[in-house]
Amino acid sequence: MSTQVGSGGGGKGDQPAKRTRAAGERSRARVVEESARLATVEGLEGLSIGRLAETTGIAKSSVHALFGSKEVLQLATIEAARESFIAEVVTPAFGATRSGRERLLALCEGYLSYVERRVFPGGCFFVSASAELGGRPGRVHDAVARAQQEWRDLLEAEAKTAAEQGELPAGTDSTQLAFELGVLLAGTNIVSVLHDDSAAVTRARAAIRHRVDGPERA
Amino acid sequence: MSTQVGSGGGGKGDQPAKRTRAAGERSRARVVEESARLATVEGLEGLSIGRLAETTGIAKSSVHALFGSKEVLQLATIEAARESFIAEVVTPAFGATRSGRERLLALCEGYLSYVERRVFPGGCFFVSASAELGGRPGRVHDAVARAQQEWRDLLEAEAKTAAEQGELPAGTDSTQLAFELGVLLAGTNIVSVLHDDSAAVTRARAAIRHRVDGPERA
DNA sequence: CAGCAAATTGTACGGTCGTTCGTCTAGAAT
DNA sequence: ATTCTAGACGAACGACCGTACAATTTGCTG
Repeated sequence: MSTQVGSGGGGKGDQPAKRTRAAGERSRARVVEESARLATVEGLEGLSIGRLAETTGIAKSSVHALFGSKEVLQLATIEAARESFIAEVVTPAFGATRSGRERLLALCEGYLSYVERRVFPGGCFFVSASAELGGRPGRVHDAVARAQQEWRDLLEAEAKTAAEQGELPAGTDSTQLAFELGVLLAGTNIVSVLHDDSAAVTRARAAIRHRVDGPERA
Repeated sequence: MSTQVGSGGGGKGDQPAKRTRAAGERSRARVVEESARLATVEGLEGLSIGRLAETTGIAKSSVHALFGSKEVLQLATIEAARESFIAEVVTPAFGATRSGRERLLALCEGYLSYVERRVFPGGCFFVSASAELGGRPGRVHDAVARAQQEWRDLLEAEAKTAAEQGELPAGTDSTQLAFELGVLLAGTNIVSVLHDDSAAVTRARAAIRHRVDGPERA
């Protein structure tokens, strides 16, 4: 019955995927990684277990069995995208820069770079997911909303620190500033991807500078 | 064979849909209207001819026949949404306000009101469509990109007029201003829908005022 | 070594998708 | 009155979807 199972199990991957006890975890990671990439193009709802099985070389029934349901796969995909976002955007900004204005700018620049480098082929994962699931109830929507709220809270915390340290123009409302930066970045992602236009990112950089540092700086 | 054709054709709608020569046009309009509403929740790709047939009371095969293919239906849906956008946002701003700064503000306020009133259940049709199709090639992508470019060009034209009339703070780059307003509005739509949060719209209004009129106005 | 549990697989089921086809109806054209 | 044409229909298609299930392989454990 088995057509080519005896030849080596997993097959062509870098790891032979020996049938160790933790093999499941590795397969899950492989599927979820590909899933996050696909979701920014096809959408979280447009994800297909069958297509995921093809591109990862894992049987369709296995992909399903690894997660139990499509919804769980979607939730796992969101978690993977969240970790990727933290690694690509948040951690670099926290590593080399002081808190306050400098870190706030580093977060924004990290985001724009993350969009520019197309870490995900369809741009920011969470902007795609937010637009897709914004109007629908359910656990998947809630997970996306939670991750997005986390991101905006992070921007707000740094803006508040910057304000307290007197690094922002007098009278700056840090909550309002964080809101504006958040929607500016999200909107820029949309325009940048839709028109495949890097000028949008450049314009966003100018807007951020101007908004954070004020009209001076002659 | 015919179960209930003789009773009146269309059936329960407000119009009996008499089999006049323009009946097809009316059916198309009915489908396309429902389609635009559905697309902001299910997505343009998630649209289903079968579901559209159910909610409009038209046979599935008829819905398909009216357009010829799903892609043509999607393009017709985009055109219908564009007309709705013009009627809800653009025309009011052009009717009662002078060109320049006042009209620019009226366009922004019209957009925010259009989002707030949930003219489409999933928020701005074109933000949803842009995020969904941003990373994909094809005629549907191009139609969305064209409509969005039209909208941004409109903002830019009014910003330029306002600048020429000296209604903006000295040294304002009208192209940059139009970009910032466009992405701010799009980002606000996403946040507003995702968290069902009307405070986002309020914050957007404050941001627009501040960005257009400058820091004065004590 | 024997036995258990996790990992993986093939097969199959019911459902929905977009699309095709043949047919019927009824206004428009001749 | 006859022909033409567009609208609307039900039925059926192949494809793909998510899911269910039994079977098999394989590493770990007693």
